[in-house]
Amino acid sequence: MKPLTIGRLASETGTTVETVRYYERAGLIPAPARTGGNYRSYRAQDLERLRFIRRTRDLGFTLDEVRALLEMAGDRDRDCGTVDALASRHLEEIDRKIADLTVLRRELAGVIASCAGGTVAECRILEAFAPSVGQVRS
Amino acid sequence: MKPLTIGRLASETGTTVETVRYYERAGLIPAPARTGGNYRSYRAQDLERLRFIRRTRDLGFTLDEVRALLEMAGDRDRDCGTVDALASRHLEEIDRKIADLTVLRRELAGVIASCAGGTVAECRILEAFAPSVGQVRS
DNA sequence: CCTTGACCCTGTAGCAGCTACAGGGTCCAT
DNA sequence: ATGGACCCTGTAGCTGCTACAGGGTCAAGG
Repeated sequence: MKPLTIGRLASETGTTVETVRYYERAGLIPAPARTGGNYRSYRAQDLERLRFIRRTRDLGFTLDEVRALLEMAGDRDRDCGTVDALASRHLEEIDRKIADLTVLRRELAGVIASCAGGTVAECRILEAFAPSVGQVRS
Repeated sequence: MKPLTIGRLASETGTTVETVRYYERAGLIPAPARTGGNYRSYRAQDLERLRFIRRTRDLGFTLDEVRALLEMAGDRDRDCGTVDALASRHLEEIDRKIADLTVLRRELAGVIASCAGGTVAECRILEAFAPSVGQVRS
């Protein structure tokens, strides 16, 4: 089993070298062994761990949450309710974001629909942005 | 018409003093006149301008986009098509975000639904996060 | 007149989560 | 031996604020 360079590790997990080093600094992956030439040398479990991180990051978990999930994953006998709770909280967060964006989308679409062309002076869009009447000056 | 202090300007527009100063540094609002005691002194049009900024920020435009909108708003004879275009591009962006979050939401909800409790060792959630089989180690 | 407290000033550093250098060293194939 | 692809550390930048520290100003109350 040949050890992985940081470049291979990165490309196998769809990240970049810089990001891997950043994760190391951020304490998400342990500092790996070094070769004679001071190159980082990774093993299969590092690949696993990084994939786990990528997957959870892609699902929108923050680095703090990822750290927590990693810790939970390491403790095989723990009740998985905490994992469920963290994931569920995150799901609610996503729902909130979707709801917020949906409101915003409707509002913006309304503003845009009111535009009938013409010059800026007659523009309904800018009018909708300026809460009271009159030009936005200087 | 009494001039506004930065504190009043901020509270009237639902921002903070720090944010107003930040907008000045960022070139969104012009540097105002100063009083004898070196206090910033704002006028009615600054209030307008700041409200415009807040409104567009609340609609999710970036500071760069807000800067562009402000510039457009200042040129009364310009065709408002550019405004429409910018707003429409932003709407598409929001739609993309909603779509992305919706995909992600479905995926995460699926992962969570698979959890039947038990210990971490049996946890389907963590299993779903770990792309291949086996513990996420050290 | 003096003090107190609310406000204001500048400048700098911090947050998340990377990304992008600069200025070097290493490794491998030709 | 040389070239190019890779690796190293360290630092600064991005967005859009927010949070100090360490001062100055102003108006009201005693």
